[in-house]
Amino acid sequence: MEMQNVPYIRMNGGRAEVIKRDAITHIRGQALPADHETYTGILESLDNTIRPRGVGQGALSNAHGDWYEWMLALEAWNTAANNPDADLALLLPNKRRFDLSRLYSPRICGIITDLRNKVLQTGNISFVSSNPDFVILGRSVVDRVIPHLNPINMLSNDAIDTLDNSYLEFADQCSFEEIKGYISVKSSLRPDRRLQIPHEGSLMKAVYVHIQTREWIINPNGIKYYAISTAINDSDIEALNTVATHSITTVSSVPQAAVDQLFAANSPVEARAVFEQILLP
Amino acid sequence: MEMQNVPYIRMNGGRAEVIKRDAITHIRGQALPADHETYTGILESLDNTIRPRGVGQGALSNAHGDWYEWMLALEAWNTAANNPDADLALLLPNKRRFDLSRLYSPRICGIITDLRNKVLQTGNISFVSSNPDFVILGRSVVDRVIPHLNPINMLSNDAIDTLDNSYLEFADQCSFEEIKGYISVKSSLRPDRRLQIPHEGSLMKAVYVHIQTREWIINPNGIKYYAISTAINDSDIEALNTVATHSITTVSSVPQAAVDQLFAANSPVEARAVFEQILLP
DNA sequence: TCGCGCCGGCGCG
DNA sequence: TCGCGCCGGCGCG
Repeated sequence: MEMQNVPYIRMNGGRAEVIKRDAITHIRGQALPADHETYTGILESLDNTIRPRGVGQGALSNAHGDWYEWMLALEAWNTAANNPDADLALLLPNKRRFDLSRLYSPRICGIITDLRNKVLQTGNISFVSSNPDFVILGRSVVDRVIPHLNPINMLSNDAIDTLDNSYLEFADQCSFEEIKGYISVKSSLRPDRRLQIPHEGSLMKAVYVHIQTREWIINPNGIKYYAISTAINDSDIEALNTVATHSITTVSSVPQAAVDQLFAANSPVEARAVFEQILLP
Repeated sequence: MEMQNVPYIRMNGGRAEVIKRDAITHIRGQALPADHETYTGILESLDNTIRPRGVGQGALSNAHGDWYEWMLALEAWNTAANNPDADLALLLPNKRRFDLSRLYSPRICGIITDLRNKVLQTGNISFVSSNPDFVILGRSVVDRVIPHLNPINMLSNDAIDTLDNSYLEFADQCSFEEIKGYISVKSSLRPDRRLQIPHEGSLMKAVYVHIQTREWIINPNGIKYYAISTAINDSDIEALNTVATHSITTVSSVPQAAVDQLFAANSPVEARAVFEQILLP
């Protein structure tokens, strides 16, 4: 086992812990993922550097999630920076740290709080899903909040902090139509884990329909829910096409998928193609 | 590493594989879980016997799922065997091996197939969830199909085969009211993994409401969805109380939880208390 | 401290 | 063969 100190491993009571942000920036010398690289190849090469230092599989699994999200978030940011009409997909923290409905203006946020309370009072019923990995913000609110979006040219610690924290600037700022959708990201899928995604999509869409009803909005754009992974198969696609159950109880409504589309993105080129499809007007 | 052969490890190209059924029956000498034991204690002692033989954590994680399900299935079986009015909770295989709707009579099964096809045709929309771990069958169909339910007194390979395969006898046999509900079982929970359960519950309940509408059944009992784990906390309970989204779109319907109740069961005594609550009339 | 949301390594048919 | 559904070990605030 390598015993020199490296800045991205922290010893904690005899256990070697990965400092996720420092690991990817230090090992790769702040290099952006290059067009000839694959994301799974990058994850593997980070694993190969780190594993000999006594880091367990659970730590690497945990890190893969953030590393893949950061690499995607970077392409999403640059897509918006390079296209003045593009929407922006931003990373979100977990729901303990930030309640998603706070992105909306206080009026809309209040409707969601009211819905939650009313449903809760009818019998201890809640509205729980994980926070989606990304929110897609309409360009109008982006231009109000971050008028100058500078492209990111290095995967530095500062760049990662920007990708991780910019959502905070949008608190209270979004109108109903300015949250365009969400993206769920998984570096790999399993038949059980993938079902977390339609659960999230189904719930977000039901809340959206509720706001629409309460605000009597006649022809809204709808909310989009996307998913991205490094590799997908037909079973994954079918599972994510599962119906949003609020849309099938009555004959009058058209059945709607919980997840609008699942994309494979295992390289910067593929990621840019995805974001150009879902962020450009 | 222990190198004697044991009958519950299979070498497969240099990798030690656990034969799950043989491991629990052989190591425990077919003993039933005793009232003074905990399920997590039993899992731990099985781990401690098996791990030194070079079996990895992934294999043990996989085995924990089946071992815990078998120990619960045994108590459910005996609850029905010892109470002539009790419903029966039976293990189900995965959805590739058995399409759940086939438990219903062909008429009801046809309605579900029809729903799936119609929704599919409106835009490649599907109805995917994992099969629940258990189905709860009403005593009337149990009495028709297995008139003599013998208690299980040993955790033998034969007993496990009975627990695993008895569902097959109920194919085509259940009326609409004779499938009382489902149970999802997890030996441990995580904030992401637990959300697979409301997804399943929400989907099953939406399908149930659809059948009810199509068959114009005025006051059905409803379908119950339960969950069981060895240990639960308040966040788990709240997450599983998430609303079934089909029930909140219109003002007219009462919001309904996707999962009716989450139970902790870490011993035979606790498991019997759970099954007596949900299986006895 | 612990809640969050991450994901790989399984046994089996 | 591969699809299914299993679950522990994380880094972080």
